Amino acid sequence: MNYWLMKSEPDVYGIADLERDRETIWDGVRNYQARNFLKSMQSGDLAFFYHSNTTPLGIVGLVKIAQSTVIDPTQFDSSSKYYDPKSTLENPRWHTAIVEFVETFPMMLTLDALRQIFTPDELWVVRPGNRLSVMPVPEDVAMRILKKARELG
DNA sequence: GCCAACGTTGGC
DNA sequence: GCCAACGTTGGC
Repeated sequence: MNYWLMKSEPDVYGIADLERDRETIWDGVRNYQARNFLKSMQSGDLAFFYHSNTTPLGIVGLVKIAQSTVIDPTQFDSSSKYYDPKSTLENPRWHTAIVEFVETFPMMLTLDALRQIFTPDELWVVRPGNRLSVMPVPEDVAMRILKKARELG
C-alpha cells in the first residue's frame, strides 16, 4: 500500500469530474518518469488529487487506484492528442491506472500551506520547478497531509 | 501572458 | 552519443 500525488488541471479534468464519474482512466501521461511511477502503482494504493495550472493550486482530495498496469488506449488513437505513432500493440509504451473517487477535502490544502508544512525532499510537489504529474508520497508525509486535511475540515 | 525548467527529437 | 532546437509544463 503506497501513497502518490497526481496532478490534473481542473479545467481539463478536476476532482468534481471524478466525483461525478466515480472512476476514470488516467490517460495522457507522456513522461517516462511519471509513467514508471504509474507502473509501480498497485490496486488499493491511495493518491492525493492535486489541481495544477489554476488558482488556488493545491491538494483537493483523495483517490484510490482501482487498477494498475492499464495500457493507455489513447497512444493508438490517431485522432487523440496523446497519439504516439511509435507505440505498437505488441510493445506499448504508455501504461497508466484507473482511479476511483474517494473524497473531496472540505478545505483544500493549498500549495502555499503545503510549503509551510513540508520540505521539498518530503513532498516533491512543493519543489520549485517540479513538473512531474505523478509522484510518490512517503507514508508518514501522507499521514500528515491527511491529518491536516481533517483539521481544516 | 511570461518564462524557467526540463524532456524529447533529430541532425551530425 | 552529443547537443542544439524545440515543445510542453506549470508556477507566478
